[in-house]
Amino acid sequence: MTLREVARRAGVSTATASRVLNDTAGAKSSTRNRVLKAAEELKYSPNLHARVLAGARSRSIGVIVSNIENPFFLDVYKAVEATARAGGYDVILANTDYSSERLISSIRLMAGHRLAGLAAIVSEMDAELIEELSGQAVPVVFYGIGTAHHNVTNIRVDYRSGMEKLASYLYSLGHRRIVCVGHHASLGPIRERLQAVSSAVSRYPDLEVATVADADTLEGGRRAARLALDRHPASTALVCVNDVMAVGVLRELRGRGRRVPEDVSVTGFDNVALSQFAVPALTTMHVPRDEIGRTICECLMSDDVPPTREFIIEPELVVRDSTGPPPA
Amino acid sequence: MTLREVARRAGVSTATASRVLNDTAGAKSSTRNRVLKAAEELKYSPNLHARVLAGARSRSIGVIVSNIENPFFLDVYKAVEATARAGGYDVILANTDYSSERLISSIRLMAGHRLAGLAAIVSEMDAELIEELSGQAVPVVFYGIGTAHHNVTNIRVDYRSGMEKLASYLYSLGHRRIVCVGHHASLGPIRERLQAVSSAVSRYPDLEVATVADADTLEGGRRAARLALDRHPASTALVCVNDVMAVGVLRELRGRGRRVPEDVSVTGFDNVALSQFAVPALTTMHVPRDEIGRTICECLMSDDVPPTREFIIEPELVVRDSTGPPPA
DNA sequence: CGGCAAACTGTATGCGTTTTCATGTTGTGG
DNA sequence: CCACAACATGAAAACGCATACAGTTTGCCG
Repeated sequence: MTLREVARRAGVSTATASRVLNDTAGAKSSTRNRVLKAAEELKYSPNLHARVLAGARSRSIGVIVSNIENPFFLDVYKAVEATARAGGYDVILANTDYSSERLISSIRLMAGHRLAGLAAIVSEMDAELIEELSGQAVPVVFYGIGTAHHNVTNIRVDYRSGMEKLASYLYSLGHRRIVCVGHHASLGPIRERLQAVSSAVSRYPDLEVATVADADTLEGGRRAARLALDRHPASTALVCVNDVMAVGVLRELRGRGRRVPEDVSVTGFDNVALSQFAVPALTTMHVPRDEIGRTICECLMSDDVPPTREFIIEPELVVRDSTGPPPA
Repeated sequence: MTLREVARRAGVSTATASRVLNDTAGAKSSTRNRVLKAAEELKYSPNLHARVLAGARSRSIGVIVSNIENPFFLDVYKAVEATARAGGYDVILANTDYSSERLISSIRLMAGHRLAGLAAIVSEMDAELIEELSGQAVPVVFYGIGTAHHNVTNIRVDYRSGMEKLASYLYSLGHRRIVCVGHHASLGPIRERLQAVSSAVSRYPDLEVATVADADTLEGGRRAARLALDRHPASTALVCVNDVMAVGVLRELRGRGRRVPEDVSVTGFDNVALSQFAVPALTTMHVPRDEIGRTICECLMSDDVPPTREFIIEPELVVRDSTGPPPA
């Protein structure tokens, strides 16, 4: 099962066998076939560790996400994985569950793997860690946080703009009291999302905005809705930080007999598949997760030293059935 | 960034440094501290590849799943990952999307990684591949397929029994025409699930069962419901192979104005979190995904050569709001 | 204080590849 | 038919680490 055995069986040296198996130029087609045949017969699979150690460029890319359970992260991951596989790479996933402890251990893990590239699609990264990663030799791409450097690409969705669109849409429907439903990851893009709402508010002086937060899950959304309803009973719209929480919110509202959108409007964010299957179907902001995943992967797979790059993605409003004018 | 540099900085040999960093017995606490300090200062992270190559036992376990998008697989994966991390292992994930081509390349990939263990939680594995994996030196655990050997553990949910429970529950409610909603993975446990229904039927001669299938997604469930409604308009219950498809089915029924459960009953399988958030909440069979994931991981992490083992899990009926008596 | 065991530390080897460099080997134009 | 290129192949040196084995120090008992 080692290269040596394949080489011996084919009657060549390991050098030649290696060249054949790696499609390196220079190998007579007769020997080539012999080697290929031997490898096949022996069910040879190269030892990745030896390969990397011997100086071959690693063909693994690492992906760290905050919460793989949330379809947003999952969709991005899937797109990364698909793109990677198409390019002959494989991907190593780490999930932090919004815990900075797990984030650190994930980064250590990734470092140990000597990856070709690393994608950090997390919200809880602190400045020090970003700095540390930026100093690495491997290409890094951050989603939503950090800034572009040499070797680090930055992709971000313009949440501010998205939230402003949402706010002005709701305002135009007549809503004046809205509550934002967030989750506990108070750093990074999430806070930005909430701040964006506040800033949108400044344009509309008569708009009142409150905030509640819970876990980034269906159940968390449900609990957050309870809070919102108890603390801000007069509000007419619940703006959720993502679709998953919005579906949880919907569930709680239904349980309490509040009709959506007649009594209260609800919005999500991300336009995850689930949002179309919610009852009622969610009004949300579309974020192109496929494109994000593909872009991430392409940045990490490019052979040449990547230039300092930055991508900004504009989310788009998708109106469905969960929003309407506030009750008279 | 190599062990050598750490050793040099600490004024010891690489052997000593290695021993300290691996908690191997024998190291004076003064030198130990020096090494630890040096490693810290240099932000040293051991090269996993070199480590494995040098003969250390690999601390990675591989997980192959059919469709990571389905929360069933996701939950199992999460449980595996959590257990692995707790034990100092990391996990490498591969997703096949029910494609046997991708399955094969995933297995090759895993082989290259020289893992500590491999979990195959897939339905599309053919006998030849099972055989090949069984022959490997690494411990393997199959979920739902294959049979226990030396070095291979088997975990399966008793779908037959689960489906029988479901069938008799629906029968007792008065349903006589049901249609099973499956997906395209016709091999392995899925087919078993459908067959189980047929076998359950034999007990009730007046029960009619039809079958439709589409993709294992929300949208697939929706399309399958369209098929079911068109082809079998007289049926009073839709038994879905899992919760995700059931939610898709629910959506289509609602779109067509068919009330659940007054006009038609719907059941899922797995008792995924989403099932409680569906409208109406899904009647389903609970499958303990946490326990499955934990068990898988423990089998793979045990140091001693694992005995031939087999686990069979009994799913349990969870009645919610999506089932009721058929219309009169 | 001598000697021996126990505790500690260093040297050197090998893990399975890739890759550089040197050594054949074949082909081609003069 | 010779010489010289272009090509094909092999030998051997890394890569970074763990570990067997040898060597060194320390502590303890007589």
